[in-house]
Amino acid sequence: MTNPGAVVRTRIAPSPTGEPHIGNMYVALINWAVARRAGGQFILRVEDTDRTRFVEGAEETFIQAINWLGLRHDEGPDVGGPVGPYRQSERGDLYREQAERLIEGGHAYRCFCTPERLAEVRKARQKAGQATGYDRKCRGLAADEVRRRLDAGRPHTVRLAVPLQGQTRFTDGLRGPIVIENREVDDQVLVKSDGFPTYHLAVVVDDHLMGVTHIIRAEEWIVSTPKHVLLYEALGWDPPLFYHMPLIRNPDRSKLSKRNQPTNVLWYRREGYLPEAVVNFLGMLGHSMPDGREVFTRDEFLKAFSWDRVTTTGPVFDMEKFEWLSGMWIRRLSAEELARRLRDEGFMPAGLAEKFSEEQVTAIVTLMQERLRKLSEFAGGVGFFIDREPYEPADLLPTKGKNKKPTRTGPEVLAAIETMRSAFAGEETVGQWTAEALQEALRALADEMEWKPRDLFMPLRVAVTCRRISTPLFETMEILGRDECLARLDEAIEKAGSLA
RNA sequence: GGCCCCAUCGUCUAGUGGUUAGGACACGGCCCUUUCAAGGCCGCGACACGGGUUCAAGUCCCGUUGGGGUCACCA
Repeated sequence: MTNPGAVVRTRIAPSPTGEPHIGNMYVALINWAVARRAGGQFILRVEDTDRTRFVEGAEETFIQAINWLGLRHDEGPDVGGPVGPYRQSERGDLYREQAERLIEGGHAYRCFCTPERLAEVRKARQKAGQATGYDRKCRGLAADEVRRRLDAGRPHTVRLAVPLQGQTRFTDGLRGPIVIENREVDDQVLVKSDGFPTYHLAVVVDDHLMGVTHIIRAEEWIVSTPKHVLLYEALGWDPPLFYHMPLIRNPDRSKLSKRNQPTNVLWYRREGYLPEAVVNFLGMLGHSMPDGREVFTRDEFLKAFSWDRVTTTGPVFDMEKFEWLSGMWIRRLSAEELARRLRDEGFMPAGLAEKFSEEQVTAIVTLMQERLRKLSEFAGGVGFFIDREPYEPADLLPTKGKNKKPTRTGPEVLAAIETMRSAFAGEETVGQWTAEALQEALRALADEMEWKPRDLFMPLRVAVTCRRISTPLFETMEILGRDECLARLDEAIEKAGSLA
């Protein structure tokens, strides 16, 4: 793959028309990997030629998104580079120049048809069951007529003069040769009446001028690739290599859309997923590791990436598997690092830092770590550390089986809690307030009382954590401290009094 | 509808002519266990169909079916 001497340049070319799409990140990841593997450059180019769809701030948000994933670009509007500018809106002269060349060479022509006429043509053709393309009315316009209309200031577009016969072929790096009949190709508008180029002109001009060697984009571009190939030929340029990545799908297999699934990659961030998990997940859509590993870092992916291991079938974005992976990544972090991420991403409840030392917070994070699939779940799991929470007296009862039949009566539970309370109060019973000592003492106590440990631990758990599902009991008690635990037991005794 | 792309468990995938078709998520069961998780073990579960080619086809070819994409002065 590495080919010293031959420069490899790839690019991601977002349109600043909305939010950073997860599918774009997927394509960016591959582009990034291909460039990095070859020691080449990964370029960011902003395709902002549609002024009507321009969204303020979208470019910045996109950059924020790829940076979050660690897909650093070497050249782009924010970092500069030798072949700028990197925004298409700032490259108008370059497109105009090439459009002129195309017209002079007979590969393009000016079209004065109005949008209304085009709509009619389309409608009529659709009705007749024909392909809905432009009918090429202006293609044969005499030079003097064109001159006349130009002088009259008639608005016009520039269209590609697609050969009427023959076929255009190109090789897709993933699928092999693709052949399309020229008669299937429309006389695509290259320059809009507002003077801005369309995607098709701009992409070819820019990729050539920027020295892009590998065009890696989504599969939806396959059918328009012949237009681009025709343009390369008409302009006398060598076409680059084309690779069309499969489209990520909704569960119903349609193209991924926010109707079905969040597609804004920053949503995943706000939701508390780790960037490692996102990159890892995208890296296993349509690609597999040689050793079958499913949990891997961005750099491991980079090292292992190979076109040979890329598939062409559109993968479904499986949220379940993604969540599993997210949990795997949370568990891979050190407790300190996890705590840092929770803080940095705004998922650390303020009350925790106020009430506990940094070491204690880290200890709490450790207890939560293997219970988390995303950072946002943290706060909900540790609320009881900060404040006592309401619970029903009946929650104190130990139960068994699926029907949750109580295994002890209310009075029994009340007595048990009282016994535990006095045990905790006396230094001699529980010497050191550590998880280990507590566990030892409680087990001895259970034995003495002839209670099953699990039956005894449930009332204690609820008394201490205010819930039946919680972090490990003894570690939690250690962090909470003796005084707080005693206070909570007092409250439980009060509640248990109401149990029959 | 025309054109183009695609086709292995529900999902992500391994597989490059000879495999009891492997792994992962999810699901079910068991174990571990102070709850919930995490972890371990076991199980369920797929080559869309039909023709070829071949001694041999999930693997190659053709067709059918199915899914997707695309048919803008959007990208």
